Amino acid sequence: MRRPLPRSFYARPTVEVARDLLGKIILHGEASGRIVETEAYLGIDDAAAHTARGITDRTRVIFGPPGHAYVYLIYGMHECLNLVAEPEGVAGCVLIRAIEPVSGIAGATNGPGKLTQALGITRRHNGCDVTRGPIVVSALPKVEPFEIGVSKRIGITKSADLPLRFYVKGNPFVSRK
DNA sequence: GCTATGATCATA
DNA sequence: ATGATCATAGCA
Repeated sequence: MRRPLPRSFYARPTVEVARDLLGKIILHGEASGRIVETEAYLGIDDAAAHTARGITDRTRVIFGPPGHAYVYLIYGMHECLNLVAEPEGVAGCVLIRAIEPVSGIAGATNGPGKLTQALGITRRHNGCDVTRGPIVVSALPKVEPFEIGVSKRIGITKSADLPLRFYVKGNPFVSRK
């Protein structure tokens, strides 16, 4: 039941991965939740992405093999979880913006900084393989159909008008309507 | 070495 | 609308 999504799932265009991640389950230890909101960050032609200026110590993992976690600290206090997409050598990652609690969740999960807190994910998990653990992403055996909404990304100043945010329409746990 | 800035959130 | 708080990046 909790078989991880294969690496081939992530080795695709970032936008496809971002959209298909909706409805998937992310788990860490006892905690788990259903992904209801994501954002795509492209490697090229995307000034908002951390990879816009190439490989650095921080962005190295995003250029690495797909299916790995990219976790970083923002505003000196919040950790954000991303999943690396695209084949190795190509930059692209998906920010997990909100999850719907499934089990073992304490606290709110309707925001990038909040869900990492609730799942117990920190920068120590940067670079870990999401097809192996300790953080795992898997598909649900049975999926209820849902509508996908698209909008501009939230909280960025560059390339702010691109429609790269995806969310489960009507879900109460998305960070915004 | 120094400084500006940021993929956020809670509070007011 | 603002403040908290610090790692990263760009530059001197």
